[in-house]
Amino acid sequence: MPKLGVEPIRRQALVKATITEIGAAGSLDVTVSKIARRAGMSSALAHHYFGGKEQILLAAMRHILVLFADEVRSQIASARTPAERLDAILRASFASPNFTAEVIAAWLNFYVLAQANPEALRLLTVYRRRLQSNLTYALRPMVGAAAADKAEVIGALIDGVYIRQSLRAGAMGGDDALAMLRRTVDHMLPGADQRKTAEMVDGAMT
Amino acid sequence: MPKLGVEPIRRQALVKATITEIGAAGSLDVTVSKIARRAGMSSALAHHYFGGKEQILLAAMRHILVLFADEVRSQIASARTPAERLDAILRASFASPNFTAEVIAAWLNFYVLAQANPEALRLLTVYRRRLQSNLTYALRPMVGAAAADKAEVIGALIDGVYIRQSLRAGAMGGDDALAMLRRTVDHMLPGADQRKTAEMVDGAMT
DNA sequence: TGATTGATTGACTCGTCAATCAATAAAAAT
DNA sequence: ATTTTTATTGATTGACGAGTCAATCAATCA
Repeated sequence: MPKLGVEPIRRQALVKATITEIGAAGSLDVTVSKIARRAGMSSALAHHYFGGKEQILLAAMRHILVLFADEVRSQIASARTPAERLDAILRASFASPNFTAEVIAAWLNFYVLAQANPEALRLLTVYRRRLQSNLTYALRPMVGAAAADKAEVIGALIDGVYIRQSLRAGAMGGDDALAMLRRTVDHMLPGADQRKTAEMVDGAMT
Repeated sequence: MPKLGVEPIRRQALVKATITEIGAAGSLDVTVSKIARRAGMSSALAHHYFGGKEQILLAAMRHILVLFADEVRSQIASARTPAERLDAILRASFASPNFTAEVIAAWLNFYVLAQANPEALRLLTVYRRRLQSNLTYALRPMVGAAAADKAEVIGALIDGVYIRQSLRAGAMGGDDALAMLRRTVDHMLPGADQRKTAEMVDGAMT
């Protein structure tokens, strides 16, 4: 093989090109040829490495999910208190490179893909569970038994802001979205203004 | 056909068949032939009445938006207080015939369509604005200047619950969704400070 | 050096689908 | 009764796209 170890590079290039193409087209109606051309190779080679269009799409999806997971992990790493942990998740959700027109369009279309493709559904379910778990873990010390429920609400809210962002017209930027989320989440916590109340409840719970 | 005035019937049948097909396929990759067959006619006739696939899809979209608008209007009609008006909107959002797997799948795909189709984008924008307006109108007497902001949050939350519902696994029913929304909205209203804390502690104990 | 093997592609197949059209049937209008 | 209008479809066309394959090309290894 000429130039050994080209495979991972090609795969990476194809995955990135796929996300770009989906962003440009706004749908999954993206030809393998276009993806391959954007990645600088022939469509035959794309098939050679991935086996088929479906698997290219799934790889792109996994890539985005990993990207998001990494961002969450990185943001959470420096969080000390539950409140900081919660905010870290919000930051990860609305900071680049996640809250980009391209990536948001991809998310939206992955939801569509999950309608017909079991593996895509599985991936999204895993993402959803992990987000729920992270949120609940951060919320429990603050709101106790209500954590799961509130995590569900925040999760839905994040998804909602994402989908609305996909209609660029009248949508807000990542910073605005983050601010809105923070405000709303704040309202859901005990003693919205003073964090003291939160600590009280926290103490009572644990 | 002989039988004059068949056109509206055919159009209606095609629109309903389109929604069903989108629901079944989970995507917009729905052939005109399949739609037409389900509606009991040839694909050529579908083209004859609508001019093309795109316009069939847009007609289906308009149908769903009108359905939703009618439901909201109908629910709001009997509302006396702002709180009732607010609840009416929530009921309209999560009651059949709006909160159906079929219709939800259609919504999701219309968001995708809006990525590429200006008319679809326009329709969704109109829907969004109307929802925002209705929510704000109901909220203003309750929260004053914060109405617009809170309306935005509730709107996003509704969209988020919808999109999550589209992944049937682990999703909640319409009643649960409605209950969750009510609880959340309740927390966003004034007087929630006292009620909230009480509820919190109460919830922690039960 | 020469065999091996991965990398790479152009050309081709096969299927699908949107859109069109010519033809037919039948009610309505004249 | 004949013409017009509306309804309807089977057949066809033209385009496009996924996937395959046989054939190169070049680095590595024995």
